[in-house]
Amino acid sequence: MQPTQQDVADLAGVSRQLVSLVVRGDKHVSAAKRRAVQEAMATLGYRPNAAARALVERRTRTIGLVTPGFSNPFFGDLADAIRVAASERNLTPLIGSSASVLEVERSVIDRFIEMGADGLILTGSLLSPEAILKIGELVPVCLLNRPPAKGMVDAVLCDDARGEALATEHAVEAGYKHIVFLEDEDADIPQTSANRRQSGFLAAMKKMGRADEAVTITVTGRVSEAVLQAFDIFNSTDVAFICHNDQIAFEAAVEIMSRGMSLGVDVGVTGYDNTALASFYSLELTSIDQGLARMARGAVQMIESRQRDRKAPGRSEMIEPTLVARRSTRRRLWKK
Amino acid sequence: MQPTQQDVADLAGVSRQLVSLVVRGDKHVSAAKRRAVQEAMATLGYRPNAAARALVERRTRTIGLVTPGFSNPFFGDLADAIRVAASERNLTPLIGSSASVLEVERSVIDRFIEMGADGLILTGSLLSPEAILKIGELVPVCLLNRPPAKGMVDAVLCDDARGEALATEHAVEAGYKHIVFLEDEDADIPQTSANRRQSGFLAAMKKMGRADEAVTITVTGRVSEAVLQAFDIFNSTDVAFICHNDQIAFEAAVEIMSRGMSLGVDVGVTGYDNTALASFYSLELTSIDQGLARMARGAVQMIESRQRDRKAPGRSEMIEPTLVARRSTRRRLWKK
DNA sequence: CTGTTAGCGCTTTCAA
DNA sequence: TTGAAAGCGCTAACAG
Repeated sequence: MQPTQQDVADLAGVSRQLVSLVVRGDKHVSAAKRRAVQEAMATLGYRPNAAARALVERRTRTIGLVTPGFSNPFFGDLADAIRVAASERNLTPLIGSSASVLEVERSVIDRFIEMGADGLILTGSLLSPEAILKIGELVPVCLLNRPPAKGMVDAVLCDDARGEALATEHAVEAGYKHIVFLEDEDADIPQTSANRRQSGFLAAMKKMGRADEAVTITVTGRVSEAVLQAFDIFNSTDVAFICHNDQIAFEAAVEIMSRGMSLGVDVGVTGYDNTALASFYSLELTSIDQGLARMARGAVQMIESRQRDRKAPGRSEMIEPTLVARRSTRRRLWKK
Repeated sequence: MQPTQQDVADLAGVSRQLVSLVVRGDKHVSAAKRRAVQEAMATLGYRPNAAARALVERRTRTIGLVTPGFSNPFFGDLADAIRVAASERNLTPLIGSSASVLEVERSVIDRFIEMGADGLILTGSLLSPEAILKIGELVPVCLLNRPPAKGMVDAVLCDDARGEALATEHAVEAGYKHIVFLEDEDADIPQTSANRRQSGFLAAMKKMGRADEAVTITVTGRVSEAVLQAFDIFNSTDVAFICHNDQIAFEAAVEIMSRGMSLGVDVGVTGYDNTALASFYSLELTSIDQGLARMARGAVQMIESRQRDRKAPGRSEMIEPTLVARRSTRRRLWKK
């Protein structure tokens, strides 16, 4: 049997509620008593019972993070950023993955709600805007990288269009002759970042007076095929690939290197998310950093402020992405 | 205010405990009443309060998974396997990451215990065997891929030595002249799989009569440097790299391809863990599959059986790894 | 099937 | 500072 506050109180020779005060760090406790209680807690190995506390406090100090899974390392990085941001606010993150299956996502969210999560951070969600609004009525919800429908749901966004525009401009300036956008195949899922990133690519091309040269290839099967397709279209390998994310960029880069071409010098590649993949030594992919730490902090704060005012109109916060230039677009410096 | 069982009971015109029976799926409820209750639950949007239930049942039906993080995709795959295995047993996994920091790991474990996790699955733990045994006294613990110290702690292991022996034999049979083991740099952490994998490599080399040719290189900085170092040692590039995990294999493979050599034909590479990295189309790394689904099921079952008998001696279950041969070691078929 | 009674471990309120 | 009392939402054990 785990020791309870009562056990601690008995051992320390104080009242049970005094123990409660000490546990919660109340200031109105004499130093002597506090020490006695702390000693008793230590010798007994006392741990507060979160369920009991949750029951009476009507909050758990947990927030649920729902991701589509961790096969894309971006979400692993995100989970870690959320962990850090949450612990800064003395919260515990509950981490869940939907495996990109709607039904699983629903059940994960249901479980988080039943467990009494104080808020939910949703990313890569498959839910419809209406479904999300409904959840938002039950519990504070903050969307990550997805604009909220009008309602009591908040969002933290990274300016995807801006990010992809940065990548595009960078690639053009680096001097690649042709520029191709490699789009993710699930770009048809509503409200994903794919559309916004593509529009950033298009806008940048237009701005640089090359609107009619803007080519988008949707990756349906192997990335390598899309790469070859691009070389075919231009009848040239002097191409920079603006990729929807690091994973695609990664496969493109490997394909390029495996064909004996030099990454960066012969062919340019940019990724998105600046994950661990991008910084792999042998690759060194130029990528767009979404500022995960800031996004995570923003999301946690959104949840906290909505806890205070459940009826507030939805707010959103926009984070500025930054370009991280690496070897995969470094043509000039490396050109012999 | 969330609706309670009482609210449901009032609406359905039944007793509160009848609602409880319906929620828990008890059989001794007439169909008519059951339907009435379910309707009332639906219209009210009733959700059971997990904290209240946990308080009285003294169990939460959650199990905590503690990983070092998700930068190694293996742990993402593991988390998903645990999610599946847990839900098969009607359990909810709590997923935690220590970011490979001892102090963080401790606090994650503490939180899981306070939250009343029914058991803990530890993997890549930085804790000492003694510390783990102590935790095992508080809550059922199952170690993953780490042999337990003697005590009331269970383990599910994949036979690392056997796995790396499989990879080694495969590479030798494929006909590469020199065989090198690329060891992870944190091989000095006690009880990690690194030692066991290396011993499997050595055993296989010995068995094949090439014990004195067995070379191990520890990756301290860039993998690419280790690769070049190997070429130097042998003054040849006819080498197969037996890598401690897919990430290292991956970097080695990229380095090889970027030097214009053909992966598989010129140089062999094997990984370990059979993660998503290994099956990337442009790479197709031969790797060792640990049988995550079986490991996850085994771990969940270990937890469940220890819940029943907290004092049982520690048990361990060994999973047989399997070789997944792909292009990165396919010399013969591809040789011109 | 229903009602009653009891209590899980904790916070909260109020009076001493 | 402390003690007493109440109650969070639920399950459990029992008698009807």
